[in-house]
Amino acid sequence: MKQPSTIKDVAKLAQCGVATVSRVLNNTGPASAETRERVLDAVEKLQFEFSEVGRSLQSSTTRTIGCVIPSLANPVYADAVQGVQETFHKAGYQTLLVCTNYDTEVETQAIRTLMAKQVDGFVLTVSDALSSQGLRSIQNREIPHCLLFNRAPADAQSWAVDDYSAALKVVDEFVSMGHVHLGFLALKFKTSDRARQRYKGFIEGCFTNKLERPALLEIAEDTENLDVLLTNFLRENPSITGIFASNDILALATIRSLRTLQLQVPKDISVVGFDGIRVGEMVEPSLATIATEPRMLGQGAAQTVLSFINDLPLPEQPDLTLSFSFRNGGSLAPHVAENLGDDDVTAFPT
Amino acid sequence: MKQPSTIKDVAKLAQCGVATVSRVLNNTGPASAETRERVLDAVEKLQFEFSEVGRSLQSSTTRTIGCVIPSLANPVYADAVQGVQETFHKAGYQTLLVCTNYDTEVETQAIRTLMAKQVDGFVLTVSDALSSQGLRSIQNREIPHCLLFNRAPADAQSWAVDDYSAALKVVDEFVSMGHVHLGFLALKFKTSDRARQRYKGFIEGCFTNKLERPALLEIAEDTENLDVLLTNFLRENPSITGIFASNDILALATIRSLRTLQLQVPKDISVVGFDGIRVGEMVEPSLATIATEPRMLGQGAAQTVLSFINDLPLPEQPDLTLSFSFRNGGSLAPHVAENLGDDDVTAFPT
DNA sequence: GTTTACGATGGAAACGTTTCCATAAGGAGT
DNA sequence: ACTCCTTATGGAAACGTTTCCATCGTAAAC
Repeated sequence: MKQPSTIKDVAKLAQCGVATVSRVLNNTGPASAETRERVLDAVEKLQFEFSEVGRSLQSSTTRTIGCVIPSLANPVYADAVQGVQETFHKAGYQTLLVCTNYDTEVETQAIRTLMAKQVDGFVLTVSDALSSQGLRSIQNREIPHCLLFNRAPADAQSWAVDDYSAALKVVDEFVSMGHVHLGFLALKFKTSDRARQRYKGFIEGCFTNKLERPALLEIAEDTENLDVLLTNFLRENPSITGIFASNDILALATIRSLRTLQLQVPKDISVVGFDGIRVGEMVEPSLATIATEPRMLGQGAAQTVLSFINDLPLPEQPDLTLSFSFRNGGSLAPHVAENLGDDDVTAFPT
Repeated sequence: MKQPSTIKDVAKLAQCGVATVSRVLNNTGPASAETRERVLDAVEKLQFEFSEVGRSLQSSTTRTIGCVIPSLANPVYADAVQGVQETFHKAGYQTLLVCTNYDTEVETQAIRTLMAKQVDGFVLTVSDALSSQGLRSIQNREIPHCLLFNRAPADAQSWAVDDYSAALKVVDEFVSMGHVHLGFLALKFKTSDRARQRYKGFIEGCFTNKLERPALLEIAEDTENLDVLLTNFLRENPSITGIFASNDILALATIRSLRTLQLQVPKDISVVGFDGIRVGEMVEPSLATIATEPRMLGQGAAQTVLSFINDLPLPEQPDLTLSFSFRNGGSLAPHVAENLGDDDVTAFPT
């Protein structure tokens, strides 16, 4: 790996001091036409580029942002990161990305490392905004930051979806379709305050609508045998006619599993997802879901951080009630009373 | 934003020289027990962390890798980045991510900036590996790097899919199902050497199988009206019974469009995709496609770069012929001769 | 008792910038 | 002819590290 040339090399070749080179290249002071010429020539000859490391040391600024998210395998985060990255890029910042895989250990460690690298700001989705050690240390150091997807504690900024209200909305939709017995499918429950909020809202919604407490099926991260889990779940809760999955991927997987279990969606069971990923609209039946705008949230969070950095007024945040919308789809259908004697229990193969 | 404490602060508080602090903290030289104690106390009190910027300047190493890819909106790249990121993370490197949105201008500029930031290596998917200016400058500076998805020019390393052969395979599958008239749907043709390779292979496959030259429908990046484009395309090429889409997202969108056009997949038209994204298996009909392993490719490319950096033998690369596999799916069905007088032309609504 | 060796320590240089300050030259104003 | 700006310039300090080198005890070896 060749050593790139430095400002000293340029100065030597141009027969002037390093200060002059700096001034010429940054247009930050006077310089005679001839000197300027010589410097520019030298730069050309040496293919000189400033080292950002040297600059950072001197300016204690890196034009680099730390972005911490759980995973890119979930298109929601991928989209959000895309938004974050493009917004910062436009502003001349680069993005240092870390995926935690929902591991709080990795999360705090990563944040520590990023702080050591002197990032100028953070955009992050943490496991739990209230207990995140990493978040706390960012706040201690008073580094510009904005949460993403996590609802913010009082003192922080965040761009997020109102998971709780969205879950309430889902219950309403189920109810308006005549469903009475619902189930909730969750992934990464321990490590996602979002999933927990959705569950909480779902329970509350069922309560206010005088439904039974929804059955919960919690799924491990590495589950391969969703079919089996679902079988048992439905056997234990035979009256369920509607399932709310805590994200769209899970919802699609659920629909597929139900299909292999010879259950029809939505005829036998309705399914509603969360996130509103694009493919949800392409499948048949299309996926009823809570539509969100992860890319826009990412852009917003990035813009917020930029505003902090540049001491500008924070960007206008859309009303939380607009952070999501219910998107109807073929996977949710009215629940018709089983008046054919073909009741739920028998509909499910034993 | 509070200024973090430096090694000098620690030295002062511990009443010793900075050299001693450095030695203690890095375990890189002798130190008496008492001194060690005092230093550690001071570190604790000041919450000291080394500044990576200072370190980088001194060591001319940043433990940072530049990762340049077209977009995270495509799950293939998102998965690959996930693999890249996790591999580097395990090795103690962080990843600077840039999405170019298929813009070569952004691509070269981004690479320039990353080089200025003195990244220790690069993993990148460029628009065109043969003409990429950014790639060339990386090679000039002899910075460790590995391509991802791009087939490598002679002097470079790369982890990629054999797009050309994969496309041949797709033709074979179509042919074995009795299809004779095929179409190719491509996105980002100008800015993706991968898409071009797939097209080239597809044409070649059709040629060797004595099929007609496949019809081409090239789609702009921002197309909303796929329905209309498809309508025209099918009107101009009424005999087409099979469509090869240059990626899975496009394939799914195509299937949806065909559905709104009252055409049934696979009964009226078969569709084959490329990439093998997970949701392809969850939809009904499932998507026939070329399955690839973007995550593994990302890991491999990252590992290759690490090997360069550490002067280790390069990791074993799987045989290119194993870089993909055909995954059958419900979207591809045998083409039955229209002996009911219900021929293709009339099957398509006017 | 003198040499030798080693453990502990701090000063200082170097890494690549920017910026403050001093110096010098030249032109304008007296 | 003198001062006084202005322009052009370079030296040097500072940013936060690591590491080389020199110094100083002190214990071991003779």
